[in-house]
Amino acid sequence: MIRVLLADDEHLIRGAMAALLGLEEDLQVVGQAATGAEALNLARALRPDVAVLDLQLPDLDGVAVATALHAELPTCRTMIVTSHGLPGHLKRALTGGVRGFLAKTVSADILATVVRTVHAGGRYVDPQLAAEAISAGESPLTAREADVLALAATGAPVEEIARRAALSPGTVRNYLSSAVGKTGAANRHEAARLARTRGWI
Amino acid sequence: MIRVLLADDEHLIRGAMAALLGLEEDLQVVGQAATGAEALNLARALRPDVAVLDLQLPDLDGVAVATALHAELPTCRTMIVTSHGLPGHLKRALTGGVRGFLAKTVSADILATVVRTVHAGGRYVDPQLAAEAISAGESPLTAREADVLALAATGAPVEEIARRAALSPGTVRNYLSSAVGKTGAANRHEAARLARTRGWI
DNA sequence: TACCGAGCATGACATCTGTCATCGGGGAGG
DNA sequence: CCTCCCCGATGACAGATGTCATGCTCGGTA
Repeated sequence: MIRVLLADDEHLIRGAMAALLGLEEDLQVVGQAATGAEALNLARALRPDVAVLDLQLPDLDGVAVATALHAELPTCRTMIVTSHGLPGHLKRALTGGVRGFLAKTVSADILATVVRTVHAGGRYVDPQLAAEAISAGESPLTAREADVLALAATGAPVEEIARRAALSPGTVRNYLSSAVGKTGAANRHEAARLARTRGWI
Repeated sequence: MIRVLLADDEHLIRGAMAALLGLEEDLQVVGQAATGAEALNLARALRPDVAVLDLQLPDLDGVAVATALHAELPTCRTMIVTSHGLPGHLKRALTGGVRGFLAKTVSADILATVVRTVHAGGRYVDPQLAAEAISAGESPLTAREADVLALAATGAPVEEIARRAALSPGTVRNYLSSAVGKTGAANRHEAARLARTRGWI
């Protein structure tokens, strides 16, 4: 019997997934969490075999929870289920030790299968998400460029970005200019949008 | 027996919701659709009592489907289930004749209850979403301001917005300036962000 | 009828942004 | 050691953007 912990902030979805997984004979949902912190606490108490984590949780995101889990409970495998498959998340997840990554568009059959695969020590990545991640490629942005572009994503003026990044306004503009060039965008706002969809920030 | 049609692009969620609703004795899920068009076709063929629609579908969005359904099948009640509760969607939905509106954070119990309420001719709006909608208030933007701001949301330069809106660049800038003032933002990008979260565009 | 607000436009002006050249310091690698 | 690249900064310049005043037309309304 594979003991599963579920984390998803949407009650409806979480309950429904639990119901579906519970129908499988070899799977047992031992706990459900609505937040990242709750998931960590439950995992410590219940020591599940597999943690199925939603990518977007109110506090910590799924990848952060997975990373923490690997440090504390090496025997617990982790997998991510997500609505919005952004390439960057996939990469972060894999480097964080996540063994399964799929979109919520898959069927319950596949979910159950992947839980078993992951529990057995295998890996599974949604083929479509994998393809998107590969096509998006490596981030061409340097660390600071990414920082500054992330701050620019809210639409803040240069001066505020400079304050928040503890840089001079001129330097911020240089970084933004460089980032705009690398992303092929027409201005920083479009650059921020593109970088976000590609998971670069 | 209440006959229910489900529409959600996420296979996992849709199947799970169907499983949960199917457990209720007085509810029967007669059809499942992954797109708006598919939902309309199924509805025409199956004539369900209640259509439970996800807000975000690949082609038409949930509100558009609901509006079309009311025109074609007046006996079919509609309700919207959504992940991201933006106030503007709620208003659009209600004016479109939708009778139930809730977030996916609710429990399956509530979902089933609301299906029954809606089927009986009642209405139900998630209290939290309703509160947000009320606090966001009426849009202060004129129609053209909203148009232009929506085009600006992608980060396009003024000249392109002007072309796409068939306006002179100067006029675009006037509308944007007015919109920036009304939203209390520092520039049009922030204004677009704010307006989007408030459902004004 | 007279007035008002929305839509659309132009022109002028002050800022903000994007780009480029240039500089210095520091760490990695040939 | 020299070179390359990233970080951080400055100054200058062109072009984009935000703001304001002003003018016109057209519906609706007092």
